[in-house]
Amino acid sequence: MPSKVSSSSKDGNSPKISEATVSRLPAYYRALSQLADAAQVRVSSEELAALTGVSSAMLRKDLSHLGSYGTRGVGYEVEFLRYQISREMGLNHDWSVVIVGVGNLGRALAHYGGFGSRGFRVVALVDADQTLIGTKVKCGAEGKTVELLVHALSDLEDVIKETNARLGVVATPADSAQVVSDRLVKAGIRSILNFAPVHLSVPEGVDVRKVDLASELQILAFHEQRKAV
Amino acid sequence: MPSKVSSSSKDGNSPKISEATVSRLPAYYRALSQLADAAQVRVSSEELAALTGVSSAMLRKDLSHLGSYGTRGVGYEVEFLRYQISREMGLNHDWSVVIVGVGNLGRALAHYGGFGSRGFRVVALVDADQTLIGTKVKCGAEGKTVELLVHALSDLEDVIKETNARLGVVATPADSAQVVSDRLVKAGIRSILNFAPVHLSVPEGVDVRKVDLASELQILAFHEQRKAV
DNA sequence: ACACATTTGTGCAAAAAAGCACAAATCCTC
DNA sequence: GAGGATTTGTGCTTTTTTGCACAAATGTGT
Ligand SMILES: NC(=O)c1ccc[n+]([C@@H]2O[C@H](COP(=O)([O-])OP(=O)(O)OC[C@H]3O[C@@H](n4cnc5c(N)ncnc54)[C@H](O)[C@@H]3O)[C@@H](O)[C@H]2O)c1
Ligand SMILES: NC(=O)c1ccc[n+]([C@@H]2O[C@H](COP(=O)([O-])OP(=O)(O)OC[C@H]3O[C@@H](n4cnc5c(N)ncnc54)[C@H](O)[C@@H]3O)[C@@H](O)[C@H]2O)c1
Repeated sequence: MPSKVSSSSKDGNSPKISEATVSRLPAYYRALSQLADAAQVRVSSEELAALTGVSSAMLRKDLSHLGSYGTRGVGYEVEFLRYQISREMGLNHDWSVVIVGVGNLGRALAHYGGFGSRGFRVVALVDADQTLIGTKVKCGAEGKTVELLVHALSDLEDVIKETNARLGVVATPADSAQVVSDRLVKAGIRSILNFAPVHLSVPEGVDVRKVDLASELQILAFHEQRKAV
Repeated sequence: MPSKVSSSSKDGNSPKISEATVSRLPAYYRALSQLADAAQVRVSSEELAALTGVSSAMLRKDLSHLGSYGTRGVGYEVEFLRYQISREMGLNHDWSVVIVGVGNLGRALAHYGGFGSRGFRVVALVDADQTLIGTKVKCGAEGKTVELLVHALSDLEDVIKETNARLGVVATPADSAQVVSDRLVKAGIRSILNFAPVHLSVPEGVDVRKVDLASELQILAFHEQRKAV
């Protein structure tokens, strides 16, 4: 698991879905979207499991936590199941994302076209570099390109307020990540995706997921080393 | 866990370190490097745990699987522990990485300077786009910049053989990811980092770690939705 | 040399996750 | 409409991971 959620609890009227299950729902959702695009109407747990790389038993148990949306002897309706997952995950409406740090990675994320189709919209870019502030960056792939202005770090709070961003992405160097995170939190952001290779301390109630690409390579290297004859 | 290892087993003369532990070692390694840079000599499990966001008990248990490298009543020697982890993870020598797909993301990865300091060297770039093949791309950050030629997909096997690459990065569109993966495996690559949002099927003995950024956002969105009053 | 404060390493318990196996529900065929 | 073939949903078991608590080992001060 190249990433982790810290904190966040909130007891629920909702029946509580395990973290392991939640982490797999996006893969199911994506496979279902793919099947829907291919105009497939029904899918079995076996087939969907193969597409997502999990066991069919685990898939069924995961889905059973959302509700009983399959039909025994038949399988699941692709569109219906996809809708149920998207509703459960809050993907039926768009999420606004602010990216802090418009370097190699921040720019790649902004350019990326795949977020829009998955319910995310990059609404603001923020950087500390004077030479970047005020410049425009193309956001989104062909079809839906938008040009976004790079805002000054000092405007962070205003930008978040104006755009109503709910998700924050930290793509600054490691040194600045904690400071940026603190300001995001102070501005009301409670969900942060962090690419900087440092642990972010955040108050109770704020979720951080960390994506550490070098760690991923290191984990691969560890296993690779053990494969040597 | 935004990522998973599939397959790979290999019983070991080595004492077997749990997957959960392995996934945390890179964070310990990084924190130790940071402490070493700050010229700190010793560190307690409590302090290192705080830096990496785990409990001190878990940290100690993780480290105990590598050996008994601490001193009771004192703590751990920063440099010594760092060396032990790097040795265990195979970071005492460099790993050669081939990146397939030199688009937004592939280019960002190539430009990134942080891999070199963590034991990875991007040695080859491969793409299918005729307009990209033959062009040069700057690799690594200031100080250690190298220009790499973008090779044709048809040369993949040769490039891997010549550069002795052991790790493969898939940064192509989802459509092509499985095909690319198959060719990497056929060319001898047994460790793949996949950015395309699809599950890759690989033979026994090949490890795949998947980094799915949209999934990460979706998981955040799921929790964010539940926070609403 | 001895009491005392500190901090590791680890046995054991608890919790979470994964896997198994099968009854229950549905569809299809005759 | 009865019987057989599927395929889901789930109780139960096994494995993995996390957390707790404390004995063992070290350093310190007197
Ligand atoms: N590029 C990659 O492939 C890659 C891979 C792994 C990890 N990372 C991590 O992702 C982060 C970004 O990487 P990158 O390659 O885009 O770096 P980069 O240096 O290209 O970009 C960083 C950007 O952040 C801006 N910045 C610096 N301090 C800031 C602050 N306080 N507030 C706002 N913006 C600030 C800089 O002006 C710059 O534009 C780094 O932490 C890096 O370690 C990147
Ligand atoms: N850019 C992001 O921030 C981002 C975020 C999430 C996921 N991803 C995923 O990462 C992958 C790459 O994203 P991107 O934004 O860099 O896409 P991109 O379209 O910018 O780049 C893809 C590159 O792959 C090349 N390519 C296509 N088919 C190929 C083949 N068969 N062999 C070799 N090269 C081939 C293309 O020529 C292109 O250069 C995609 O699967 C995307 O879904 C990217």
